[in-house]
Amino acid sequence: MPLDDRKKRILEAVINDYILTAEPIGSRTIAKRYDLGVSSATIRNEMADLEEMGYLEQPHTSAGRIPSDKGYRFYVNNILEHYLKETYDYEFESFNEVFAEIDEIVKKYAKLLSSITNHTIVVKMPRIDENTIKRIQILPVDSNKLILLVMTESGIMKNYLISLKDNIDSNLFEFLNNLINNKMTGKRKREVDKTLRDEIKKESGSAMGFIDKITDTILNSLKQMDETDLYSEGISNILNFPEYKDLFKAKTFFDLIDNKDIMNSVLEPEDDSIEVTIGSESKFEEMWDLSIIKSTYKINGEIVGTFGIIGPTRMNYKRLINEINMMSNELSKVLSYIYQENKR
Amino acid sequence: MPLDDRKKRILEAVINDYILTAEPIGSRTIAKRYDLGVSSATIRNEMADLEEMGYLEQPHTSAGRIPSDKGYRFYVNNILEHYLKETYDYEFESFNEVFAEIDEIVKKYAKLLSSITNHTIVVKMPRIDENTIKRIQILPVDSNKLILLVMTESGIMKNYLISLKDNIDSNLFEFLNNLINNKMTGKRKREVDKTLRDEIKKESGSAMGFIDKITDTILNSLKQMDETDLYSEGISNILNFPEYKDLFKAKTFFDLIDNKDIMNSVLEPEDDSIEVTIGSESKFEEMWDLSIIKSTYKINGEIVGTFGIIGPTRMNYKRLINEINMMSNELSKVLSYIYQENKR
DNA sequence: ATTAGCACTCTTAGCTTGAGAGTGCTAATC
DNA sequence: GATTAGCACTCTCAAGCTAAGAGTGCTAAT
Repeated sequence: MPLDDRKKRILEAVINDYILTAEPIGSRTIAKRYDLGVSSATIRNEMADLEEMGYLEQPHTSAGRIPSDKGYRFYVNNILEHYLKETYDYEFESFNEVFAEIDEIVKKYAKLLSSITNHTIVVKMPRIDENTIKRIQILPVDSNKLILLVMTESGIMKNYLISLKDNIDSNLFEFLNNLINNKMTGKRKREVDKTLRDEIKKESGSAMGFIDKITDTILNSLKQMDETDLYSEGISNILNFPEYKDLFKAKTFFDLIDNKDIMNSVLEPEDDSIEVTIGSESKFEEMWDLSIIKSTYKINGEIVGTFGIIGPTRMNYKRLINEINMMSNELSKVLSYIYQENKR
Repeated sequence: MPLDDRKKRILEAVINDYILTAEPIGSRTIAKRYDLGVSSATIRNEMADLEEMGYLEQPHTSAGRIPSDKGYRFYVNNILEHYLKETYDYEFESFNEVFAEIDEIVKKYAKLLSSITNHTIVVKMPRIDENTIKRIQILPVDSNKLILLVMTESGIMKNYLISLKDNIDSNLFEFLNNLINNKMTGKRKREVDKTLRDEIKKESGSAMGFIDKITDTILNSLKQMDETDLYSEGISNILNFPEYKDLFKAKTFFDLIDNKDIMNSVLEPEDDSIEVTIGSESKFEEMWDLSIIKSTYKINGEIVGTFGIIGPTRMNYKRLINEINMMSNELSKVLSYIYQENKR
């Protein structure tokens, strides 16, 4: 049975008020605050219907109603769409010409979003994994150490210090540098595997034994770059919500945010749009009284990471969806601008 | 008036018990739990004396006593020294040869220390500022972008992406690279200032206008590296302490940890040893019910950053001092090992 | 100098109670 | 038939009260 218009309006009213007050909402409150043209008794009946249909719940008899996960879902899917028509188009004025590492920029945006929304933000940082290697280079530091610098097409940079057992002379170094540069540039990181190593091995000829070791080391360090990088900002914002005045619940929340496995899975982008997961819709029990709104961010059209706003299911979906939308668009734009080739 | 032996033992007993229970300690409890050979009445009198002398305080009449900041200070200075005789000597077994960025290593140790101690750890990350530049290099990315890579004597590495208004040709690039390399290597970062810029300008000759701009950009990005980098780990551990069951207090604590100015000042190393600041000894009002135990960490003898364990004044100074001591020694050793030149 | 004893103080956990908010049902009304 | 007024009933929660418990400080005895 589809919801008639009055039921929709009542559901919306309950959600709106509950988002604000975190208190169960009674029929009289709605009759007073919203001009629905019917008395509280009618609303009372409608609310009983909505509860029976699963959109509302009652914490205990003779308390008001609160929205259920299903109620929020209906709200997000059916009621919210009217408000989300606006598109944001942001024009960049001017740019400084020095850019921090990409991670710093992403963190800055996470911080901004957290302070605007007063929510906890979780971020999957840009990963090097799926990207094409644009530049790979080794640089000598001293006789037995070198820096491995990798930069991908989308602008992610990583550097690692490699310490060698034996000293390396400058001719050999030059040779090695050219070799890995030729072999690895333009490849995706995951393509840089054993086959490639064998190829390098073959070409290195006389210096083989030594080159062999170094190549292994380099491949190793590339593997290290794999580890997903998670970041969070504004965790303590959870304490602003009265439902987290219980210390134990707060502690559980902190532990959840620190749980790399769950966060990683939760932040995995499923499609290109903004996704909302409400309470028990999550496959993780730990998330059942939380909602997350997540959005990807991109460099030149390629998804490089994910942003999420996480908080109690009672969240201001309307406002937050707008804000994450704006923010991820802007971040993508900034990153793309920086890493765009020959832009002028 | 110096404390006689019995008073010392009673003070120690109060502190020990209070660290464990977070409850005011009464005379009877001490008589029962510690075998001092006197009755509770005697202890009662002694405690009254200790209170008058400022080592103990009473939350309200007819409650037990809790240690004052002065009490803790006395404990740390006079009682603890017996326990701190042990020295740790750690031998490294073997090392993998790829090292993550220095920051990652420091963070790993912070995490470890936090999980061992169940306290919040604040860290001043390695700074490039006071260190000699060992290697500075620009690398072309594409026609209008380059990477600036700086490495200091102690092994701190930073890289920045620089985006140029105009394209740069490879001859000019080579020239510029040699120039900044010659001029900046071996200098301390803060010495790389306007004077140097002028020098570079003078030598650049015909290409001057262009080089000028790039040099400015480079100096700018060096300035960016200045910003102190603070890091914290295990913030939520504060919720383990009953004195932070009050949500408002917890929130204040979180804000304090996020306050870069205060944390930066608090973590400024004053001397080479382990420092303990107890409650109101701090110049920051925000720290008055907190204590911090801090220790520096070094690379090849040079201080590069600071570690701090922060928590309620009721902390297990004895255990924590030992643990931060061990940890910072080990970290210094690891870092020095990695960045030691020609170690084999 | 130490200790037993005791009156006194202060806090806190547990209990009771009444106000307030809200429901669901019934009967009257539009 | 849908809406509404009215009312009995339910449940929560804050306020006030009380008694138990922990601890002190003082006095007088050892």
